[in-house]
Amino acid sequence: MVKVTKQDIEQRMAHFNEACRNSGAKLTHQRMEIFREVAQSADHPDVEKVYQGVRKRMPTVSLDTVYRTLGWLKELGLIKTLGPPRERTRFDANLSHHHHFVCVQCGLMRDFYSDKFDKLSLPESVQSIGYVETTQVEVKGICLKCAVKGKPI
Amino acid sequence: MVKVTKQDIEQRMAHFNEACRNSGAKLTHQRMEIFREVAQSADHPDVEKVYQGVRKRMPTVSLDTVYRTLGWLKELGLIKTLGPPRERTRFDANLSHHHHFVCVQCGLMRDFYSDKFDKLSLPESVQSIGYVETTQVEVKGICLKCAVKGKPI
DNA sequence: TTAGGTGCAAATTCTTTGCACCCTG
DNA sequence: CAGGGTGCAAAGAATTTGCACCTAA
Repeated sequence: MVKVTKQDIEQRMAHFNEACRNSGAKLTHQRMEIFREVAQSADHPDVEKVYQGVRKRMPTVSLDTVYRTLGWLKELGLIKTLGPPRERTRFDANLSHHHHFVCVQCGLMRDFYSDKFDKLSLPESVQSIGYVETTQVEVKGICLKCAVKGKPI
Repeated sequence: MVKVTKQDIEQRMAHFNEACRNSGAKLTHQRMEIFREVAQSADHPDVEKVYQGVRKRMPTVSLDTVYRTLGWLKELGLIKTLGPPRERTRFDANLSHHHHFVCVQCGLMRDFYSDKFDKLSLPESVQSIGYVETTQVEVKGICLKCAVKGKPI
């Protein structure tokens, strides 16, 4: 799937409407347009790009509404963030081929190794996107420490 | 490997010394301590954590030197950055299980699908880190557009 | 000696927040 | 009509930059 199909968008909008209603939040024009902007892009836009896209249809929207709405959509589970959501850049001196485990609770990050993963062959569809240089597996979960502590950080 | 072994650190420091010399840059006390801090941590520290660690041994180091040095180490290829390297948070409305291709040149990001990847079984060593919730493959490379254009963005 | 490196502080950039008005339900 | 939502502007964080002094080579 290179493009987001009309069907996908319809489905996502429907899901949005329902989730919005269930959460008891108001369904405003802004929220709808902001979600639509993310839902219809095959790329994964950053805040600025979403803002510019929404502005075309709704010139008075403010940047901070976009920030707030994206945060809210994330809470509702309607969208996800890529890259360290609300986190800082991290540095890694391990240059050998490895993969990461990241604790979604406390941010702990550990390397692990797997020959099997290193040798993964990618599906052909990837060729239509570009030339592959590296492949890394990112595992998210709860680290042992956080699991013991239960919910709180 | 849970810990970074003494051997690993030695090796990384040696590599650092050599790369530093080859690049014609000066081997300052600050650079050495900053690299050591990243090289010896099994977690992947952010700028602040590196700064705090280095300060213990070198209380006069400044935060911006840490920023500059980490950027320089990255250029030399001695360390890597995790998460949005110099990039903003991105948003994703695709909630089905998918994987990412990211262009290291222009930042383009595309989803791709693979049953095989979805079913990957993790090595046992991961169990000693924590409980897995999701597994995602991140592929880095050059997108077709950038490949055509050659080096420049 | 001397060019590159560092510390400091100010500037940017990205994101969040306080407040008064507006609009959905 | 009421309370949440929005826009604006200002505050906060994170990161970068200009400049004068310092130091490795």
